[in-house]
Amino acid sequence: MKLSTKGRYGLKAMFELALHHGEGPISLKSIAESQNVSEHYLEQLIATLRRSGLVKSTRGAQGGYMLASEPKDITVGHILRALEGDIAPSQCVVDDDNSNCEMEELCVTRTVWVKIRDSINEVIDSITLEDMIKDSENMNSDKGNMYYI
Amino acid sequence: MKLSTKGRYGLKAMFELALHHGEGPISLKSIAESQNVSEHYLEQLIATLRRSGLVKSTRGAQGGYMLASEPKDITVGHILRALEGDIAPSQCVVDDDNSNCEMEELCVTRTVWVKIRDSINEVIDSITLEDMIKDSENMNSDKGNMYYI
DNA sequence: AGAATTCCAAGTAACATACTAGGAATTAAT
DNA sequence: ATTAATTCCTAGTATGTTACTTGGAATTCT
Repeated sequence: MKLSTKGRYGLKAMFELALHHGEGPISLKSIAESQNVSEHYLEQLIATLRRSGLVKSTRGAQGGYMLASEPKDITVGHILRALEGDIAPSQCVVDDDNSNCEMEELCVTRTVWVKIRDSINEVIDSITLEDMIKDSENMNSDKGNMYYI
Repeated sequence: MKLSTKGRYGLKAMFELALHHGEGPISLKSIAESQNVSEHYLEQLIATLRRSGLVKSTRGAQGGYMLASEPKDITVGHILRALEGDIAPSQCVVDDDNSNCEMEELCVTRTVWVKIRDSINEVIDSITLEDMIKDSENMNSDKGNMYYI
């Protein structure tokens, strides 16, 4: 039940872009360095995010990536779905599933998967990048308090 | 973010045992047949459930498996954790994690994983096998209505 | 004694993940 | 114009995990 590195690196990268939103394009290199992950691998993840319309790019020297919309309009759900596909604990509760389990309507375990799926989606659709930025500001000020009080 | 077949087959098997709770031991063969999965593979999953104390076994002819406690006292969470380990979207939010991410206290993405983890656990810890039996009775009676009204 | 079962330990094919490698295309700065 | 910095694209690959299979020993009921 783990997310892959796609979702984990990808959300971190998007948060990084959100932190620098409005400052022009940010290079892949700087994102990869700040996260300490392979540039080439991260490139593939950002390519996916770009194709999903969450990120836009500028090519050439001084180019880079930036969010395609405001941090308040991008949710964790958008990001994770772009990178990992629909988030669900079992294929039989993926929305566009066509693997037709014929017992669907009578399957009790399926109702368990539905409840898990819905609760995950509720969480990830309710958190925006803007929320994450606010959270990080609070975390930092708390940390400050720990040192200075 | 999918569960493996361990969790999926395993919960189904436990539900099967719950349906026949009080009727004495149920053979692996009959469970495997009713689910249409490999007997030998299911055996390994049930062995895990037995070692976790959720199932008890009787060896020899006419032997089989039965729940170690009442359906009302066994939750989906107990079963999934036995088979899949702690349920979490990322290793850094597994309780007994000792892979010490040094940024833990300042990491905003981690707070996202915590929220996902908690919401999943809330769901799976709140559903018992007894709940599932009740649900299945309701489903069947609904189905009945569909045919006969 | 024999049949029905659980218990146990290994092996394995197929697939997915998490990358790496190499280079073409584009653009800013000089 | 050239160069350096960057994105874009395609393909390959090592490693690990999953989902089993195989084979047989041990136990118990009939």
